[in-house]
Amino acid sequence: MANVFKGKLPCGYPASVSSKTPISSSNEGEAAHSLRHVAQLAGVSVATASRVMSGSSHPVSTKTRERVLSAADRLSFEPNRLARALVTAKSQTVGVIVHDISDPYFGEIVKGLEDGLHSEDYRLFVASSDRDPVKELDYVRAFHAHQVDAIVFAASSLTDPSYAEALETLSARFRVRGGVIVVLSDHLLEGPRVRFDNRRAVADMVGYLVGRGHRRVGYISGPPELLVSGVRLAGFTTAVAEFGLATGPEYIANGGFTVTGGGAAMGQLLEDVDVTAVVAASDLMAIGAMRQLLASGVSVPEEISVAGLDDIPIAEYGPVPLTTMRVPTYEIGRHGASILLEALAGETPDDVVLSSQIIERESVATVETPG
Amino acid sequence: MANVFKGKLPCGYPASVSSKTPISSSNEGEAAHSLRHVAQLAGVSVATASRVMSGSSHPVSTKTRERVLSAADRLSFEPNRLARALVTAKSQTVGVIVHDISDPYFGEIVKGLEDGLHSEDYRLFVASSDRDPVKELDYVRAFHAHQVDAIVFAASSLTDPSYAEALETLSARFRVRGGVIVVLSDHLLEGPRVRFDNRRAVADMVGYLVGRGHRRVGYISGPPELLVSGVRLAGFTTAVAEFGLATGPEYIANGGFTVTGGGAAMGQLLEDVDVTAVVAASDLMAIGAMRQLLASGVSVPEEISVAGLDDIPIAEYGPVPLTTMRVPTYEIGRHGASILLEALAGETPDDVVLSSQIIERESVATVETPG
DNA sequence: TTGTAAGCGTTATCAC
DNA sequence: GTGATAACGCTTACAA
Repeated sequence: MANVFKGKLPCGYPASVSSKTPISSSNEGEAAHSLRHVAQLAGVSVATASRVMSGSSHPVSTKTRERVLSAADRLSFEPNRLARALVTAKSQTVGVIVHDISDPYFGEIVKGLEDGLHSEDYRLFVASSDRDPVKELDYVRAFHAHQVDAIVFAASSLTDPSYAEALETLSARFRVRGGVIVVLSDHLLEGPRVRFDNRRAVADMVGYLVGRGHRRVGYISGPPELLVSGVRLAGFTTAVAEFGLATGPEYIANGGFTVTGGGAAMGQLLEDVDVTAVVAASDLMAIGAMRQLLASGVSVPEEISVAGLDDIPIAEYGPVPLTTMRVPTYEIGRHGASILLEALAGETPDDVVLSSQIIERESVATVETPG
Repeated sequence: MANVFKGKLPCGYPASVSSKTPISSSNEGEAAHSLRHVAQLAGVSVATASRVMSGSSHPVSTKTRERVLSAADRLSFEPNRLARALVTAKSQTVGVIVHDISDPYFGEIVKGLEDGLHSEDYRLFVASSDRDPVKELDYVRAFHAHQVDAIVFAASSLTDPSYAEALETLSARFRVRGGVIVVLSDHLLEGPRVRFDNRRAVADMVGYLVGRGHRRVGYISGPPELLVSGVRLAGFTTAVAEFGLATGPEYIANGGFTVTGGGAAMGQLLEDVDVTAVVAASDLMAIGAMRQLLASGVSVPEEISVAGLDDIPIAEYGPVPLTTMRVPTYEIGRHGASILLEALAGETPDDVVLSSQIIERESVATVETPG
């Protein structure tokens, strides 16, 4: 009924010759193979080949299935996921945003994510924002453009106000396109979330120190541009108030989440206040503080106790094995993968709440003569 | 001349009504926008819109360009990179294979890669193989399927023979599709490469020890299933021969590239031989060795010196600040990005050769009374 | 300088 | 159970 036309049709096809049939006779093992090659070799239609290759539920006879499979095998055919994604609107990719992928804290979260996602055939883009609002927004846009099925915020959000607004806009747009957002950090964004109570972790650590007789404890805080820094600091100040400890701004110094920053902050505390213990908002800073103390000739923990937060691998091997609060980074990533998968499946996963745990090592001593 | 047909055309279009014109009148800010929406809003064809959005060199009048740009802006249009990739055969993505992304050694390489690639608008997939041949091959296949423009092998290849063969096949296939392979490790695969001479690094470290008077030095090796372990070990054995040091299989113990493995290996060396120094094939193992030594009551470096390899961040902060050979991981990644970009541009980049450097800290002593 | 439409490699909707 | 073919959103000849 159709092919009554001669010559060129309005849509540009020559009438009786399928332009889909390539001229090349034998192109085995020479270039990239598409479904069409597989179909040809198997002597079936592209549709049928697609059905077997994509694991469609559409019925295909066993015989045909085998022919297609063997053809695909002969050509070592690998379906083009981009093409598939274009029509299914599912790319099987996830983007994760961290502050710095060389930081084991994030490395472990990403590892957890990867372990949970690999078997479900999802691939992971990683992006280090370097805490730069512009860069982070850039990455979010790029992920969107690459049609990731989900974006994971493993990095705490930044406190920059214009960033907040822009991120809200971008994420709303991403969600409109069906994108899922998972949050694994202290963040302004909503979404399926793995919660770790940073506030309480610090407060508990202070409580632990109080239990060991400390009444004058200093705090080395993270960089103010990170939301998590504020949360952890709040844990400290509320605990100080609650326990009625010595207080005042001079008990707090900014260590910027680095070893050297921690050392400098410790030096400052040494000058300003007379403490028996210090809690650092991160292990890295705690190690810096210990080094500073040791270098200044004050013994740890005999004269001053030092407590950290995170329990990174280094913690155990520092100058003095560090007593710290474990943040279950790998588990955060792993559970993140689970709720991500659930959300992608259209479910509404419950938030996961992970608890912390004090790892007692040798950097905290009991004060014999309190006060 | 075309629209003389009535009714359904062979290609399925109703004759006079462009099926490309959607019914919906106002779909602002509601769903994902495509180029078509932008073109419509700007009152131009999709082709023209594409030209301005993709930065094509095809001429477009300033006026039109502005109209398109403002339309895109109004719709906050973000081009679909998947669709673009499908036609251009360039996905602007790169896949990197590491052993474990939570290991800072690889984290830093990935960071270097990312820093070099981000500005060129390439996104990074990361994959941790866990040194599992099956998993690694799986990832390579997946990267291929996702049409990455390049695959970076940051992880040393495995010594498993069937893996070698399979990887050769897969990589050949990937290259046929125009894929670029970059090698940043000791690897069986060829390709643009950043070289770091692991063999020589170890040999130099032994030379350094000899210069400090050591004549009996032990070696803690990496896991035999990694190519790099063999390369580093070769550096040790040739140096031992060259300098005429005490030798024998009992001077070598396998530490598996872990802290605990390093400790166990040290324990074994302690039983089997009488050495004045030990070089470990990685800092992690060196730290384990130091801990084992200290726990056994032997002082470092007074009784036994310990030297590492890598200079990971921990190295400086261990029980005794570790003397080690720096492997410039970040630079490896950074240079990797450069040659990757060159290769992608169709050039044939020269291999980059990076040299090592001894970082003298406190874990190596001079032997006063050489053996 | 602009527009038309073919085509990238899939899946999905129909018809048979 | 199988096959045509429209469609996904884009780029790119080719025409005008």
